[in-house]
Amino acid sequence: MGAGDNERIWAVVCRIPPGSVATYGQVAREAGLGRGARQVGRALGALGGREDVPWHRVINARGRISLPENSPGFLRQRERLEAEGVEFVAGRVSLARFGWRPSLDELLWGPPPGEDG
DNA sequence: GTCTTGACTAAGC
DNA sequence: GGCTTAGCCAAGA
Repeated sequence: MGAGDNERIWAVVCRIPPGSVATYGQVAREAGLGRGARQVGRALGALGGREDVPWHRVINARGRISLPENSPGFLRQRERLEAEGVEFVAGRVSLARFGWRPSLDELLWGPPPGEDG
């Protein structure tokens, strides 16, 4: 393991389409970490607030933002999500409506062309 | 090397 | 929907 895992996590987060959200566990599984849900959160924190990665599309399995309400990241994440069309109900997001569908995404956007091109 | 903490998750009440 | 317990992995002191 190493810093390379973080880049792998960010790569998965970048795969999350706008208007959708993914859970830490889902990102961890996509990144090949499996139970590394915690590592995902750590990787997002390692960003330091960069806009290079859409970290705001990552929430916990309860559909809630793990960040504290008084944290600037909380407001930023929620605001960015709403800007993409994600609706917040009682401070929660309906994963059934805005939950990321990697498989479904291929059906809607088509099959991935591959890393080579 | 061990103990504690943390942007987590699942199950039970 | 909210709280508690158990499991998991990684970083920091």
